[in-house]
Amino acid sequence: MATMHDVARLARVSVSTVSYVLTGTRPISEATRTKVLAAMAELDYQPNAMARGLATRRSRIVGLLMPMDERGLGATETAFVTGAAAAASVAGYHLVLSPVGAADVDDLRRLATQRMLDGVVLMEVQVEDGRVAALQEAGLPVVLIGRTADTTGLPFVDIDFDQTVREAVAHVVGLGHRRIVYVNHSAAALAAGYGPAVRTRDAFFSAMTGHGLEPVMIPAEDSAAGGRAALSAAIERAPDLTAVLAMNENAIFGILGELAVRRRVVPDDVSVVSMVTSPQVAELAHPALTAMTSPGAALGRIAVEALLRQLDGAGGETHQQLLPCKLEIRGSTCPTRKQHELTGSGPPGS
Amino acid sequence: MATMHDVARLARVSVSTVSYVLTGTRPISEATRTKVLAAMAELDYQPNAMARGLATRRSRIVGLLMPMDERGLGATETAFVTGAAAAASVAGYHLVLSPVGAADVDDLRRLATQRMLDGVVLMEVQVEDGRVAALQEAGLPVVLIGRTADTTGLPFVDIDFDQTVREAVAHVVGLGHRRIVYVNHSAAALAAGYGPAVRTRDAFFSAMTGHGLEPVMIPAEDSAAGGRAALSAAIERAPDLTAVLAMNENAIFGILGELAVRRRVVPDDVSVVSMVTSPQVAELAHPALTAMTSPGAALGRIAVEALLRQLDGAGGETHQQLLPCKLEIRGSTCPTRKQHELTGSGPPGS
DNA sequence: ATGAAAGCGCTAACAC
DNA sequence: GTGTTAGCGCTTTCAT
Repeated sequence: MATMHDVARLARVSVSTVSYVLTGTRPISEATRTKVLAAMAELDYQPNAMARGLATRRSRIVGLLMPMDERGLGATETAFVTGAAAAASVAGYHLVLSPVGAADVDDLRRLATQRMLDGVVLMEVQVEDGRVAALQEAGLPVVLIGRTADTTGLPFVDIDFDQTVREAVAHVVGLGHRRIVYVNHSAAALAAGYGPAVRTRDAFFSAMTGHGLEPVMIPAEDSAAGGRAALSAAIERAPDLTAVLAMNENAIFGILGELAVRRRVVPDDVSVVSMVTSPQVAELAHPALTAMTSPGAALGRIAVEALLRQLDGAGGETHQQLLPCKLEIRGSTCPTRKQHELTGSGPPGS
Repeated sequence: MATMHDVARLARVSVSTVSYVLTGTRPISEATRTKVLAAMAELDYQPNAMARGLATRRSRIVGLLMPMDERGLGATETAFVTGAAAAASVAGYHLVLSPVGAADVDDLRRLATQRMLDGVVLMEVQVEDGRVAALQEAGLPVVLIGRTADTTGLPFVDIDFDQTVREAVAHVVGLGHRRIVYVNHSAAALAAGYGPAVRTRDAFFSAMTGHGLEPVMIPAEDSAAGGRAALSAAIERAPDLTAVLAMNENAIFGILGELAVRRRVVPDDVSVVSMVTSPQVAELAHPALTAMTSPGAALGRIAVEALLRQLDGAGGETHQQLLPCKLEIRGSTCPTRKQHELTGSGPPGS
C-alpha cells in the first residue's frame, strides 16, 4: 500500500505538496499538479482514511441509529435506510448502521464519544427520547427522522402525519363514509410515545371531529394476526362501519383477511385506506390498496443531506421539514351505497 | 474530550501504562490498574477510534456491500442486513452499509484501498462477480452471502436452494400434484447470473425430472404485476396446472390476485408454495402461505461472525455453509382432488 | 511492572 | 508556489 511519502518521492516534491493537491487548500502550479497526479496513478495511491480522519478530526462517517429489537424493519423504514445510504455514498461519506434503541442510551453515549462518527441520523424517534439529549451532550450533530415533542433547535425530517390523516379522512368522507375506524399501531407503541402512533391518533381525532363524526381508533399489533384482532374489535365497536384506515403495514393484510372471512367485500362493503405505505406494498393486495404513499427513500436522503450540510459548517438555520404522503387511489375505496344513489352512479365492481 | 494523556497525568502514570490497561497486552499491577480505571471514569474517557485505527491498522469497521439499484430490498435481504448489523454490534464492530452494485467495481476498488474497512460481507453475489476478484486483489477479507460459480477458497454462507426446491417439490408431489409450475425471478436476473435464480432453476429441473415430471418454469418481474403476467403465461403453457411454486417475493401476491380473478381457489384448485420467504410475509396472504421459510437474519449474522473470525487471525478453514429453508405448511397447499379420492379424506376448506 | 519514545499516514501551520 | 515540521491520539518496541 503506497503512502503519501511514496508519492512525494516519486514526484520529487514534498509530502505537503501532495497533500495540497489532494485537498486543494492552496494553489499548486499546473506542472507539479500533473507530476503528482501521475505519481498517484502510477502507484495506485489512495489516501488512508484513518490517518486523514485523525489529522482532520473528521471521519467522513455518519451513523444511522435505529432500534432493531422487534422483527426487523417494515418497507417504509427500509426505504429510509436505503435512501440514507445512497445519499451518503453520493457525498463521499460512509454510513454506519447502528442498532441503538431508545433504551440503550449508555451504548449511545459510548458510541458518540468514540469520535468515529461525524454526525448521526436518528430513526424511530419517540416523543420523549433520551437519545437526543445524550447526543447533544456529546456534541454530536444530529438530524432526526421523526421528532420529539419539543423540536426547538432540533433539525428533523418527518412525515406530515396531520396532512396524511386529514387527506385520508377527507377522501373517505368525500365518498360518503361516515362510520370510519382508524387502526393504529399497537397500544405499546402508543404508550411508549412512538411519534407516528401518537400523531396520527391526534390527527384522526381532530379530523373526524372537524367533520362532525365520531372518531373510533383501535390499536393493533404489527402483524397479520394483530390486524385480524383489530378488525374484530372494530366491528364490535362499530358494527356499521364502512371504512377502515390503517397505519400498520402488516396489520392491514390481516384486516383484509378478516374482512374476507366475514364476507365483507372490499371496497363495496368496506373501503380500506392504507396509511404511509409504499406503492409496492399497496399493489400486493387484491384489490390494490388505495393508500397514502410515503415519501420513503426521500426521507432518508433528505435527512442525510441536511446532516452533511450541517457538518460542512453552513451554520444556516436548523432544517425542519414535514413531507406529505400522497393519496393514490386504487381499488380498495369507493363511494358508499347511499352516495351512489345520491350521485346516480352505478355500484362499483359489478 | 479527554485523551489518554489526560488520563495518564491524572493517574500519575505514563501513557503506555494507560494503553496497556486498555488493551491488556501486558501485565499491570492491581494497584495501578485501579488508579488508571478510576482516572478514566473520572474523565469519562473513551479511546479515540481513529487514532487507535491508525496505530493498529484495524478500524473495527466491516462493510456490508450490496447493490441498491432497484426498488429497494425485499424482506429477506432486509433480514440479512439487520442480522449482520446486530452481529457486528455485539462483537464491538461497526457495520457500514455500502451501495456497491456488481457494476461498480471501480468504486469498490477505491473503497477497498482506503483501508477504512477491515473486511466486507458481499451480498447479492452473482455467479460471475467481478467484485470478488477486486476485493481479493486489494487484500480485503471477504465473506459472501450467496456464492460464485467457483467457490474454492472463498468463504460464503448461502441458502441451500437445492434442498429448498427439492423439499418444496416433494411437498406438492406428495399431495398428489403432477402439473407444477415454478415462477422464478426475472429473465434479466437469470441472464445476469443471479445466484438464487439460476440455482433454483437448475434444482427445479432436476427435482421434477427426478419425479418423472415435466418442469415448467416461468420468469417474472419482481412485482405484483409481474406475478400476474407470470401466472397468465403459466396457465397458457400448462392449463391443467394444480400447483405453483414461486420464488419471487412480490410476484407471489400478483399470482394470488390473478388466481382470484380467474376464479381458481387457493388451495382447492391450485396449491401455492412461496419459496424463501419470511413467516411474516407468508402470514400476509389469505389463506396464509405454505412456504419455505428462509433463515433470514441468521444468514447475515453468520456471515459477519465468519468474517470476524477470519479477521481475528484464526486462519482456520474457509467457512462455507449452506443453510436450509424450512417447510412451513399453512393454508395455501392441499392434496389434489384425485389424491382425496384415493385417501378418502374430505375436500379442504368446505 | 513501568516509562520513554518512535512511529501509524495524514493535515496544516509556519517558514521561505 | 513549495518545503519543513509539529501535531492528531493511539500502540508498541526498546529500555530499565
